[in-house]
Amino acid sequence: MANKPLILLIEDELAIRRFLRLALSSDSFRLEEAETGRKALLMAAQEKPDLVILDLGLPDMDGQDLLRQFREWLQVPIIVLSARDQEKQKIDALDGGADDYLTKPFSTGELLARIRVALRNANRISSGADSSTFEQGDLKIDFASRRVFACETEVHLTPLEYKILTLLARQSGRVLTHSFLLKEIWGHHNIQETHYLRVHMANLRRKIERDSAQPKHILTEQGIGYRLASE
Amino acid sequence: MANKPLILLIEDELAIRRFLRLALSSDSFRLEEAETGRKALLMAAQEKPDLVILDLGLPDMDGQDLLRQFREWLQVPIIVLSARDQEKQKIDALDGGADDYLTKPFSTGELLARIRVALRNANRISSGADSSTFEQGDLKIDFASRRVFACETEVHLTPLEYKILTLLARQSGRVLTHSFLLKEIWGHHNIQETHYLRVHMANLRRKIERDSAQPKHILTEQGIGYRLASE
DNA sequence: TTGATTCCTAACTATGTTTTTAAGATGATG
DNA sequence: CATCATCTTAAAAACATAGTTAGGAATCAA
Repeated sequence: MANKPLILLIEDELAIRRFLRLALSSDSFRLEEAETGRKALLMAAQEKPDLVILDLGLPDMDGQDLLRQFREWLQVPIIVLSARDQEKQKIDALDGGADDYLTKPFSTGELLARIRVALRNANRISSGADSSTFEQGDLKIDFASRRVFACETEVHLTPLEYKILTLLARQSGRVLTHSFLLKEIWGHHNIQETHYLRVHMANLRRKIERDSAQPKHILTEQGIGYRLASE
Repeated sequence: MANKPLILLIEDELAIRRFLRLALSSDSFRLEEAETGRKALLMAAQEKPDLVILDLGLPDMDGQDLLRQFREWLQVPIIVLSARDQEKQKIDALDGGADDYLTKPFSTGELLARIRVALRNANRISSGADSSTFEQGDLKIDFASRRVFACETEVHLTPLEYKILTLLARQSGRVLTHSFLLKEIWGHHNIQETHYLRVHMANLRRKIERDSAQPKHILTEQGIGYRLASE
């Protein structure tokens, strides 16, 4: 957030884009616009906005899907706009990672106030940390494109392996317990199956460690869980 | 946030209190209620809620005033309820420190979803900030990564050793009796096996003391127990 | 249907941890 | 200063946890 926060507006209707352009690109914000979900994903990865305003009713993609895709790697606040005032949709969006939900028509004043709230929260959370990529020694994760590099080359991870690795990376340094990992990845039914972890950790290490017998990234805490090296 | 988050509901109308009591005090939340602003301020200070729901239209105090008073010292999210859908009031509340604003009538589902969003944000904030460590002379414990440093290097502790050390560290300076330590670590069956302690204390000292014959950290109180030096 | 991919299963090996045992050191007490 | 209880240390035995590997079921796209 160099100076003015950058807002990414994702909205297909020209009229509303015009309206919001007037309201937002004052002297307090910079504004980028995308008319489609596909373009929005690209722009979010490139421009690293400080906040996203997302209209749920895009023509090319399902809004909930798009929201979910964003939330796999994007940490910044997302304010959802929607023409429909349906309770279920609201709840799904909020639980799917949206920070706020506004039903059209809304006043610019309210939208601006809610943007200020979202940015206020975001500032408290991460002062400056760019979390769309993780880098540690020869290991690099690009969350936006879901790609992982290690030992000077790109490595291919299965969906499960990627999920495990990103869980560890998002809290790198911290020890994640067996039960936490099992619950997050396999659900609470499988909270006992620690051997799932063992085999997948072994596979992950084979892919991202120089010497999987002496792991430098994925460290095990006997009897407790695993931790991704940081620093 | 011990287990279930504690919500403080500030609302004068009995009907709405009843309604929200039903909606909120399910198995996910604990609920405290206050009918007046004065009582609310007292309760918030005493009970340390994880989230506040504040009706702006209280009889004894101006809502905006109350909100401002809360925000002078209260960090937790505040969700504002109001009967009126006035833009100015909304903006004032949001800029005054409220995290969300709901106009009556609203659905319980939406309220619950917005509570989840607020708690989610609050959790991200507090979990990022807690990088709690213990430090005493050349001994350092990082609780998040479960790492221990002594004599200028990282030392590897077994789960048992780590548990013993953190028990001592969390109450450093205080003497922990044999029976207390045995009960905490091995359970009350083994409350007699003081030699367990001796063996593991010896191992711990070998790892974290410069000279285990003259321990500077783990001090023994003959016939009583052990104590971790402080200051 | 085939082939590729991913994930689970299970048996096996390797490594680490805890308990047991026992001998030597220290400190308190009369 | 002799004795007893308490503590330290070391090392082996018993136990628990983690890593490796490969085969086969399930899924999915060509």
